[in-house]
Amino acid sequence: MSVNPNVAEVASLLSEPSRAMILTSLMDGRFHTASELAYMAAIKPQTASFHLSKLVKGNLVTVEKHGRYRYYQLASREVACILESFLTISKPPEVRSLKQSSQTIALRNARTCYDHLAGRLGVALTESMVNLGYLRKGEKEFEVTSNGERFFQDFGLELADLRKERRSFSRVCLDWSERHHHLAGALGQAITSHLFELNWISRKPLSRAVTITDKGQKELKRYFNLSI
Amino acid sequence: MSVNPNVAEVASLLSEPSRAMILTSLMDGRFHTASELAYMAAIKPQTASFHLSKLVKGNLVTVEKHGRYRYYQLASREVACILESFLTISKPPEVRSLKQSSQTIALRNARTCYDHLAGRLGVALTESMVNLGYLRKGEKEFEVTSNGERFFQDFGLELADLRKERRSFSRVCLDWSERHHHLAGALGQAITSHLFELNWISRKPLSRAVTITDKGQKELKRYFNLSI
DNA sequence: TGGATAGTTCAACTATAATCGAAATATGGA
DNA sequence: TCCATATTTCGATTATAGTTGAACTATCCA
Repeated sequence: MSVNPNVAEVASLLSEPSRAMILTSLMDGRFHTASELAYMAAIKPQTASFHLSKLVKGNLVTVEKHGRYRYYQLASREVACILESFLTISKPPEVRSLKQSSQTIALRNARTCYDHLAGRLGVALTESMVNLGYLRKGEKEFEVTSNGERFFQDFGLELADLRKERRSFSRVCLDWSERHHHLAGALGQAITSHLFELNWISRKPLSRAVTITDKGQKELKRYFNLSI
Repeated sequence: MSVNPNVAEVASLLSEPSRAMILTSLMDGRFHTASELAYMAAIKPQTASFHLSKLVKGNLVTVEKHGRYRYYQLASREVACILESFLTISKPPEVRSLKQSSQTIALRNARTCYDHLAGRLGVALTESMVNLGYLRKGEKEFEVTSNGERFFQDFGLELADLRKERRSFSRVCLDWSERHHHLAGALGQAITSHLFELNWISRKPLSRAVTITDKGQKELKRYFNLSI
């Protein structure tokens, strides 16, 4: 047989190290300019431009032109999802430099996975919410308990609005570094952006790594009984 | 940043057309010998051997040696799952020959997706079960109704045993050709293998395409109100 | 208007990886 | 023991794809 939708074509877009780096850089769910991405992938702008046009043609990435900048972004949540699923079957890379290893540690500690929290922080926060009886873990979704309903309300989240969104409400997402599950979906996203708003966590520049602020240390302990 | 588990390495295994063909051939969930796979990918045995050893090293495929044959198989259900998710974001391939187009039609009509039914038949059968009130469609899982419990019991399936399996019981799987959902998981697998046992469907040689037998035509109409 | 910055296109070079013939190895059966 | 079959290893060839310098376009700002 030779019938085969072009897996190879899509895969070859991910198979080139520079492109893979660009894509994983975009996993933070934010826009990035061409030069930013070139810098992150450690390649010249021409090369990045070459790769980015391939990624756009292949529908993995979208562009928006604003003035002289081009803002690149992952084309869809599906693409992010496939990338994350790739990470779960990939082995961790060999460490080549001290800088790289400290970056790896930062990523393992806490990072955004497209639009929600992952890494040790993501997993620990999810576990806390389960232990405190706010969430119950299911096969593919977390269930919000009645205690949870009250808690999230007090915490400042409008669950009813979140449930209206077309995407999954409280997806279970597999974490490549922790090999555990964490909370994704509309609820995962809402909690994460709320933590940014409250300034309990903040982004590291040029990375999807996240750090916990001093305020965050205190408040996460108080609200989620969490000490990292 | 340059922290990145090797997405590229795994992806490059899928990015080569011959290897992609080998992998999609293995999507039927069965064992295949090296020469069979060489034939299916339309390459010489040496070349297939070269690719297969790469796939084994990359943990996408496993081998078992029996006498002078080597039996190759997808390494895990996860790998099959990732391949299928690739198909959903890939565009269908251009048709290059009459033979290929008739094979494409056969695949679109009915095929196995690792261990359960997909294609028009898979989608239609799933829809029938929903329409007859045996299943209710959820976000990530189908739910078996009380009518469904009775029906599957009568049909010869022991649901209690299926639920004990570690994997998902009734997963929703996205169909690349129909762009619809069909039933996967332990229940999807059990129904499919039961249909093979009953000889309502049979496999086409050297392909994951499936045909409905004459008996199957009649019985699928009777049991599932299905006419294809 | 002109200089600085963001990004792309082009052409040439280079490196890598798929392919296949030839030969080697392993197994089964007569 | 000898031959056929299944598969792998080796070496040479070929094709393709990433990289970069140089030149070009577009936009911003003074």
